[in-house]
Amino acid sequence: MNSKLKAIEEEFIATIGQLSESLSINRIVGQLYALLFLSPGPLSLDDMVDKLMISKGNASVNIRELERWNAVKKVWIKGERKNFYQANLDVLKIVINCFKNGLLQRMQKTTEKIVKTQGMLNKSSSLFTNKEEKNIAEVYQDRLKRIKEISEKTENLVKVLSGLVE
Amino acid sequence: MNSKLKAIEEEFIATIGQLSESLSINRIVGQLYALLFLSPGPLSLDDMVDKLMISKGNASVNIRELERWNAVKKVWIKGERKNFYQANLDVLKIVINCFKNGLLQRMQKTTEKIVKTQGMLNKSSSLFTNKEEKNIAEVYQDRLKRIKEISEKTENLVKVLSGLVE
DNA sequence: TAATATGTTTAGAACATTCTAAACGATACA
DNA sequence: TGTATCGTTTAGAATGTTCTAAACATATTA
Repeated sequence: MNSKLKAIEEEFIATIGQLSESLSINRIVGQLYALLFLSPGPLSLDDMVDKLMISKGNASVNIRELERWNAVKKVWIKGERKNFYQANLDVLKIVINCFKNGLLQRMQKTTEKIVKTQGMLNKSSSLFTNKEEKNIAEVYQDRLKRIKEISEKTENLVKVLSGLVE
Repeated sequence: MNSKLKAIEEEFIATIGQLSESLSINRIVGQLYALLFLSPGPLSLDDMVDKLMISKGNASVNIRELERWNAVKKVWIKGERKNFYQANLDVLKIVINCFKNGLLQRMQKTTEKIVKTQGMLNKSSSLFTNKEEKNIAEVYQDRLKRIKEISEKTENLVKVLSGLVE
């Protein structure tokens, strides 16, 4: 392959690798996607192992992560025993979907816990006899309410955002 | 302090700690913020060290991270030699700001690199003589253009988002 | 059947992050 | 001035993450 083209490929892979690393996404995941995104045709695991100079196990695990994200898909090529992969080019959809799924789960779990904590507080509130305790309980009530509102707002925001690409 | 109230405080701190951990944010950062967010009054480093059972150094480093995010601020209490801290209660503003700053920087850096790579490709394009190479170069041009568009779109989105809380 | 090709799993090595305890520097007070 | 109080920095311990090489399972071909 032409060395200029190879250099461009490497630049691109490095750029996306660094981006994903900086977003706390495994670097190899980003690099595998970049490689397939750029490639004119589908690639096999071995192709990717060679290009990125990583172990087969590493490639295997991380390509399946990308499959789970719907960022790449397997394609079968007649006469080939290997699996080949190609990138889903709709990056925005992939990103928003990952963002949505990840954040939505976390926020729902958080909201649930906050509600439970609010329950604890309400059940206990009759037990707070002295002024100091009543005061603290009131502040807690206020703070938990605020957080719950934000959790719910975020859940909604995520849902709206994800609606943009459906 | 009342044991019920203490239990609620601990629940809340644990919840927010888990949330921040799951978002790749240092757990202590989340817990410190949770502690201050809930507290009716400002707290000193020592207070936080005691509540979270962590080292002073750890608390010191992470509270400064929160200051950098404008998530907490120092307050001076007359007659006290210690620094006291209190939470900025506007969680949404803090979150969106962090999100904006973090993502904006990263996307700008990425866009910059992609543009540079596009430059490399354009400068080389006259050198691609055979059909195969020309074909690959065309695909690369297309792919880089797509990514650049998305980088820029994301930058804009982030700016719009951050406009929501100004 | 044996030999080969392919992808997955796994044990632990390599690396990165987080945390503590102690040293340190600065300030306030006796 | 010396001593106590604070917050910061730092060396390295503890913990987590990522990676490889090898073992393994499965399917394919000879």
